[in-house]
This record gives sequence, structure tokens and C-alpha cells, in this order.
Amino acid sequence: MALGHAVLAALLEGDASGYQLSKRFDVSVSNFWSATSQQLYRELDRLERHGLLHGRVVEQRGRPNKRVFTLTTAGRDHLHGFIEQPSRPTAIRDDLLVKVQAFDGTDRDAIRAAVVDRLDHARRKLALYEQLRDDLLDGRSEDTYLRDADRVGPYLTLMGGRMFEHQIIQWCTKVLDVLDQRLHRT
Amino acid sequence: MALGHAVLAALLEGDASGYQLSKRFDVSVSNFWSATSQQLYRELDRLERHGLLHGRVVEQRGRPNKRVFTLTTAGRDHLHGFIEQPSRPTAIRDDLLVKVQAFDGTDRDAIRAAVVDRLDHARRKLALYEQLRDDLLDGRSEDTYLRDADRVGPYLTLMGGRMFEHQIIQWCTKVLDVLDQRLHRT
DNA sequence: TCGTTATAGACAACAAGTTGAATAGGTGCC
DNA sequence: GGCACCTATTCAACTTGTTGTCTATAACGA
Repeated sequence: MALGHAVLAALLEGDASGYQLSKRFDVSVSNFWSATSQQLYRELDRLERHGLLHGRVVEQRGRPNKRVFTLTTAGRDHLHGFIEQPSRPTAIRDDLLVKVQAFDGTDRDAIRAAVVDRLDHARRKLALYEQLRDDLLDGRSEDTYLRDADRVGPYLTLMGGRMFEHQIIQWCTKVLDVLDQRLHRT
Repeated sequence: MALGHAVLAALLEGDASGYQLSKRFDVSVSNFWSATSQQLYRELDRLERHGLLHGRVVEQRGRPNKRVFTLTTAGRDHLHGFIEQPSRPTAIRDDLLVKVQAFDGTDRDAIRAAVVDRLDHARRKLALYEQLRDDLLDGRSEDTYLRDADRVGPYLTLMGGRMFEHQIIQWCTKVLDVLDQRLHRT
């Protein structure tokens, strides 16, 4: 139940409906997990059946009713239990890397385009993370924030996402370098 | 068909049986994809049905026969086609990050242990990658290798894995720092 | 000789994730 | 006035990935 734990962790930041949760997963939660809205709804049902959270229907004018979910005590306990379990290191699985691996000299332009694309995406992500970071720090220094904040988890995972994208940028730059060097060879 | 492409790419390094392939996935291929042997056997059957590779049975003395798979021309073409398709950036999905996100002060020791564990694992992985790199370079400088080598893909993905683990190490170190700072607060 | 590790696979059940579509009112823009 | 996007959720079908069990043989060391 990997997604489930991510959902429970996300709800630590406050109650939310499925839709709100999917928005949360699009931005801040994307640092540590990703999921489509369909997955989320399915998982919310499942977690509710297991008593780890409970939803109440909120009626709305002019738009469909929504179900807002809250963590139960059992849900919090479950999260604590999860933290104690060993976690396997995540394996890398990346289309772009498969493409680079398969590079045999004939499809240089296509590979180059794919890498440039990813580089672009990573830069955008990084900018978003910097923004989120500024919002979170709200003028304070990192040290001050880390000392005083109630929950440091969200900041640390954000730093994780930031470093991740940074590394992608480095790698892409290197790959482009190599590809361009080889252009002059042939 | 994401796994399929990884298998095809792995076979670019030479023909292999299911078992050999699973070994390959454990070491060098793990830089860009991961899969269990069960997944591999299933995928090999599928790829053969689609004509992207073909297997021939090799009889062995004293042990079960093995099927050795070779890329077909259709398989190579398919790989080239794949390279031209846009690839979505991989989403992060990591148990450890979920745990850190969920950190609420009460389970400091468990989180710490999980991070130390991961740090350890990353260091080991990094050492392995350095070894693979040395083997690949075989005394040559990186520049020389990149200029002369037939296929630079494997080296570049290896560098990807290397940078990835390096970044993990940085992040883990930072998290431990923060956790230990907070110890002195409470 | 017994247990362990490595080789080489097959099969089944289940969990997780993706893709595509449907519903239905609301807001903003040209 | 129409079109596109936003809110909010659900359903169905499918592909991927995980976990566990099973059958064999061979080499190695205690």
C-alpha cells in the first residue's frame, strides 16, 4: 500500500477532498509521490473502508457535492507503523535513460531533442520548487525555519525534489555536450 | 511497453538468455531500469510473439536448456521508433520521502534509521558504479573514451546512476543534519 | 553428506498504475 | 453567444509490477 501512505501523509497537511488532493499531488506532493486523480479516488475509498480516514459529504451550491477526508487516529497510527518498516530504495525507471542507452549514432537528433525537452522540464520544475521554498520560508532563513517550524518534513522533501531536478539538469547538460562533441567526429 | 524497450536496449549489448538478462538488469541496466526475472520472462515471451526478438534453444549438459534471445531487425526498428516518441519525465515515487514527509517529531529515531539505511545503500551503489566506470574506461580518460567508443549510451546512463546516488547521499546527509539539530531543541 | 549458493526457468494471484471516457454545472474571454 | 477550461467524481478496461511457490541440476565448503 504505497500510494495509501502517500495519501495519508498528504492529509497531514490538512483535510481535503479528492479533487483538492489531486491538486496537492500536482504541486507540493509531487516531490515525493505522483498519482492521477483516478488512482486517488480509488485509494480514498479503500482507505475509508479500512478506517484510516473518514469522509464527510459537503454540499455545495452550483457544483457537485464533494467529500472531504480527515485522517482518523487509526490512520495516524498506521503511518507511524509504516515509518518503522524498512523501505526499499527506489529503483530508477526512466524512458529517457532507455533512449540514451539505446543511442547508436543514427538517431542523434531525436535523442538530442528528447534531452533538451527534459532539460526544459527540469528547469521549470526547479523554478516551481524555488517558488514553493520561498513561500514556505516566508522571509526567514533556512536555519530559522528548520529550528522553529512545526513540521520539517514538507521542507525536506521539497529540498529532495529540488536536488533531484538539479541533478537532472547537470546530467542533461553533460549528455548534450557529449552528443555535440560526437557530431564533429562523424 | 516501457519494460519492453529496456529489454531491447539491454540486448543491444549482446544476445542473452532470460537468466543472463536478469543478471544484466541487476548491475549495469539498473542505472536506467529495474525488473525482476519473472517480469523479464513474461516480457521476453511477449516481445518474441511480436517478432521484436527471437529466441533459440541452446541445449546444455547437466542443466536445463536455455533460450538465448537476439534482437530482430523489427526490434531495432521498434527501438528507433521509440526514441522518436516524446517521453514523459519520470515522477518521483519514494517510500523514504513519504516517511520524511510524515515526520511529526515523534518518530525521529525510526526516520533516522531509515535515512541512515538509505545513505548506506547509496554509498554502496556509488562504489559499484565507480567500479563499473573504471572497467568501462579501462585506463583511458573519459574524453578519450567518449571520443572513441562505439556506443556511448551505457557510459552516459552509468553517469546518470552515479549522479543520482550522489544526490541521494547529499540529501540524506542534510536530513540527518536537520534531525540531529532538532534533537537538541526538544 | 548436508546445507548453501548459483543456474534456468514456469505459473498464479494479486496489487498498482494507466488510459479513456462520461457527467454536469461554473467562470472567463473574445 | 459560444468555446474552452475548471471543479468534482466515477466507471471500465487494460497494462505493469510484485510476491510466492515449484522444479531441476551443479558446485563448494564444512
